[in-house]
Amino acid sequence: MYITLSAENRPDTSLLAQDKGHRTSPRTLLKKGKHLYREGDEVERIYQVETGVVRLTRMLEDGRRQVIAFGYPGDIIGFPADGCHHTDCEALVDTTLQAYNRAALDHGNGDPDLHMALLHAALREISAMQDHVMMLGRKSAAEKVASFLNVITQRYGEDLGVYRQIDLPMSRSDIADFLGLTTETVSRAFTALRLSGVIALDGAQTIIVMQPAMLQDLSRGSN
Amino acid sequence: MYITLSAENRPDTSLLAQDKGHRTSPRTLLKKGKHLYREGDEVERIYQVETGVVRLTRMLEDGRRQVIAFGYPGDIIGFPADGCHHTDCEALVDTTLQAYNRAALDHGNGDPDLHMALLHAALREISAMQDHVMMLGRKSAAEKVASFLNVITQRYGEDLGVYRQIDLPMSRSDIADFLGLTTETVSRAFTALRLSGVIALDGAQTIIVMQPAMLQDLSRGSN
DNA sequence: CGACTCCTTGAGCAGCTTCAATCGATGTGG
DNA sequence: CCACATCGATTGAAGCTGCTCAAGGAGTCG
Repeated sequence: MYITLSAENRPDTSLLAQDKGHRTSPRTLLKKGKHLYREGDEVERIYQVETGVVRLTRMLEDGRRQVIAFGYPGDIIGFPADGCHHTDCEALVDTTLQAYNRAALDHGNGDPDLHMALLHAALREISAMQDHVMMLGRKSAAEKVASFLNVITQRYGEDLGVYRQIDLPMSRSDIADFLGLTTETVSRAFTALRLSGVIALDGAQTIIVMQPAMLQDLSRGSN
Repeated sequence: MYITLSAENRPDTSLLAQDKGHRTSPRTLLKKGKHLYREGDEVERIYQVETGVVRLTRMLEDGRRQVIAFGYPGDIIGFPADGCHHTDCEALVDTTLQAYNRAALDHGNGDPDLHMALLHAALREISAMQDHVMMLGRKSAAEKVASFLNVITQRYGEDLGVYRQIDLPMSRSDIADFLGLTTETVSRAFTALRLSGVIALDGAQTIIVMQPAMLQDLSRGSN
């Protein structure tokens, strides 16, 4: 799950099949800016994002922050490690989530389909995090920003004739903390992409990708 | 699985419980320097490392390399993404692995215990990769090297009286590609740790950690 | 309309990389 | 057994990318 995956289509319907009592509540609403859970909390439920976007972050003692992932509709969030959450989860916009009982992880709750869906969601997340690691470790600032925009565009962009349009629910600072950069560097990369005609900005949040192929080239380091 | 996890004890016996025919072969031997699979290969089996160490790497078109993880005994490797491997896997030393049928992922092969063990292994890997992401995105070169040595020491080090000793089966270049640095920077960080008395070197591969607590402090950025 | 927050832009600096040379360990052939 | 070749690790010097610090601009909400 999550942003960093190389472009591929996502089964965008509810992954966890017809439930048989695993839902602990029919639906959770999380207002913009509210936390779903925090680092260290015991995991009681896992969630699938239905609408909206959440941000998973982790902090170092001295305040340095890393955005681990953004959770878009269809993504499963809240996988435990040693029974605890290792990230904070906050809604970037009003978000609805489907809650599932944590017990579904430990024993399929008697439902093999659910268990398998969770395992496959975990495998997708591993793959996404591998992309993230590759990007953080070995790409330049410009490539990181291009990669980020490229994935968002391919996965969540809307067709706009020859162009594509995306809406970014996260701040420059969120993007910077996702990419291991500073807000200034992210901003400069946006400006450079705008000046070279690859993207156009309509406000800070709305982006029109004028040259999707070029964006993809840049994300791969083809200078 | 994998290196980056914050220190915690690992259930170090064979995770996949008494098998019931899932093994496709009783054991696989992989000689040092040999590949178990390559990026793009179809996933036919998944493996648990029994002895030895493997290295999972990914490459960009222009040759830049990122080490995604090191696989130590007990770790599960070969999780598929879209049915394919997204990393190369190479043995750093002679390694033995237990192979399991890939079908165990898709349907538990009728064995709920196996399925659950795989899911939990996947969750552990997600947690480890979150640590890796945090490190790559937000730690300095010195902190990265200290973090790496700290984890290896805590997880795989041998007690040596008050000190601890570790053997590094990977080259400086492997470490650099794991940490998103160059070999020169890694080497300089090793030298700095040696000059400050935190570690001592016996050849390039064997390290004696003289001040484990200090190493841990450095890994957290407490300068 | 004003205050706040976020984004952008600029200038200088620091950390890491790059390029290059030396050192050291390992292995091989004479 | 020793000379030599080779590969990885270390060290040095210079350069560049991205960070820090600072100021100004733009959008938003009361």
